[in-house]
Amino acid sequence: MLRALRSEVEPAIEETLADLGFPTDDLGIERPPADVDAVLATSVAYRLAGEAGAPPSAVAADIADTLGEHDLTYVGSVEAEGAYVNILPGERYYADTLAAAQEEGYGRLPDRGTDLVLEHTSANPTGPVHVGRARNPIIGDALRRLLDFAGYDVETHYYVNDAGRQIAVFTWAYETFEEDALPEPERDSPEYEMVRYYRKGNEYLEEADPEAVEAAEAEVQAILQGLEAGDEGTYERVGGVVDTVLGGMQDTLDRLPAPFDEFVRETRFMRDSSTDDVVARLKDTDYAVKEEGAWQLAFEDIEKNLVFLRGDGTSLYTTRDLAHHEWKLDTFDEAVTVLGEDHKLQARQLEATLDLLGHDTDRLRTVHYSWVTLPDGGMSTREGTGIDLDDLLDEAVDRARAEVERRVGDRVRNDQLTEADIERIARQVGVGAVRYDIVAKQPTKGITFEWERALDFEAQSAPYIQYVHARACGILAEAGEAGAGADPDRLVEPTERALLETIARLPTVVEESAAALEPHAVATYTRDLAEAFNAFYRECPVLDADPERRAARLALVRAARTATANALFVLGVEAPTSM
RNA sequence: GGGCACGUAGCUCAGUCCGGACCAGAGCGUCGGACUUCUAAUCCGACGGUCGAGGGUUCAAAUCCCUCCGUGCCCGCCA
Repeated sequence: MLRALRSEVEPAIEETLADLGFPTDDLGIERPPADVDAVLATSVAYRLAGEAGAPPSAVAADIADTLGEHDLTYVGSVEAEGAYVNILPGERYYADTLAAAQEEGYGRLPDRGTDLVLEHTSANPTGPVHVGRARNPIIGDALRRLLDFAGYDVETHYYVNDAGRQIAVFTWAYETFEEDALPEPERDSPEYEMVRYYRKGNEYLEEADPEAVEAAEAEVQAILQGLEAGDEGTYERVGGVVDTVLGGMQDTLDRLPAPFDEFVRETRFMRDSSTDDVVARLKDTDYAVKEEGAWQLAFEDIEKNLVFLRGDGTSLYTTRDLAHHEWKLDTFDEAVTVLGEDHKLQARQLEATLDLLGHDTDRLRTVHYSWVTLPDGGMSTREGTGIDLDDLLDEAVDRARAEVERRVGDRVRNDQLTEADIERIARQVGVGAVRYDIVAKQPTKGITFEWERALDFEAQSAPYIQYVHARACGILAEAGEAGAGADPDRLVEPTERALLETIARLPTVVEESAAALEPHAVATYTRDLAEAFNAFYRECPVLDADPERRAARLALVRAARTATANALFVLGVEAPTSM
């Protein structure tokens, strides 16, 4: 409802400023601090004071007077406070918020008619998903939900690296080494079984005697050449390894969950000759140079050249990625990619090159995140260092289960949790806590992984928000979900008003977070919402209130439940009906 | 060496893009308090900060600009 209020207030302020003879290029609209009763404000008077030749407070008073004469649906009053003009909501604002938020899809924005492709994770299919990479699917999946909620038609892609040297090494190793020479797999799952060959192969290439390494390298090269030449047999050999590992990785990602609409293979752009096509066009550009036999682009404002064709005439990962992105831009209206911070330079070069090829690169946006590291260093699939995402999720669920069981004994609420309930809650809380911990932070900040911190179930974590949802569900279950015909005018307590005002912000939060590609802002919002609900919960009994109030408060609880559920949905955190 | 990020209470963070009610907010931890009352995974209170340092712009700077310091990432005819 804040969106509706804002969209009627903005033109009114603009008109007001014009009437008073002021410029209207900056309306100075902002959200007032918590201790101010307004839901919207403008500080424009500061900037106009000089022009008006009057103190800011006098200008603010003028603006408030003129603005107050407008007939605005959702505005109760306009008040000048110092240099600020504060917009206070009217009864209609609360009433419409209460009604809107009880609808199932509250917070969802209208369809924009924009096809957007979201690429995330895209980890090389070499082994188990580890925590160092886990930020990618968690941020990625939150973006999928957020953009979908904000009205985009989102298609999610995992770009599969099935053409690189690592995969060639993997295929060679898988075909070369016997299983009995390998350690026991850490888990009974394909990617854990397969990664042993990958590690063994890399170890061999580093430690075997030079002649043996040379022979092995020749086999690896043969695989790479086979792919480049479009040899079907080679595709099949490599594809078998890739599919097996990817299948296992997908099972892990499903636990988050992080679903994909399509797994786009890199070899696709070699086979359909679009990579050759890109190369041909790049050679024709003014920035193309041939140095030491290799074709490259020499950018004006990027230090490093981009090699797009090797001296031996074969393409590089980057070249194929260019073909990949041309396809994205041809097929979709917008493209968003979630990448690690190590890809920043490449992302810049990619964009510059696409720009060079005549594409509108404003349609392409990238979200970069910093690594999750261990206290004593990074994580690596090849070296087998790091925490597997499966282990983290298992541990999280185990700890959550222990917590649920500990609470069953001194449970105040008179309900019976079955074994299935306990398992459900443990999974929702455990996985939710991991997701929330990661999605609530700005992606650009580095995270050092520590078990205790990642699995803290106290306030400012997923369970804190989930608990609010469970409480709301509990009240509604007790009340039998009745309460139609609620009179919003009965909601006059400060905590009731504050809760409604917070609920009213959800669509704005969705809109702004989606525009900025910042799901963490939704997480910040969920905390405000949970705090507002808890304050209301403390001050306002629902079930024992007199009939009129009870009906109104039940409606408010229902609205809060929907807002909480939907905000959690956007984050990809499940909303338990009981805890 | 160059480029790009990040630096806010003891710890983990929000606020920084778009300067304004910020003499800066949470949570954890510490200390104290609230379950015969709709779920105490909750709530209330106390303690805790020269917003990395310095300079500049501005009526106004955590927020913009510059310099420096610290940390991370990148600088391959790898992916």
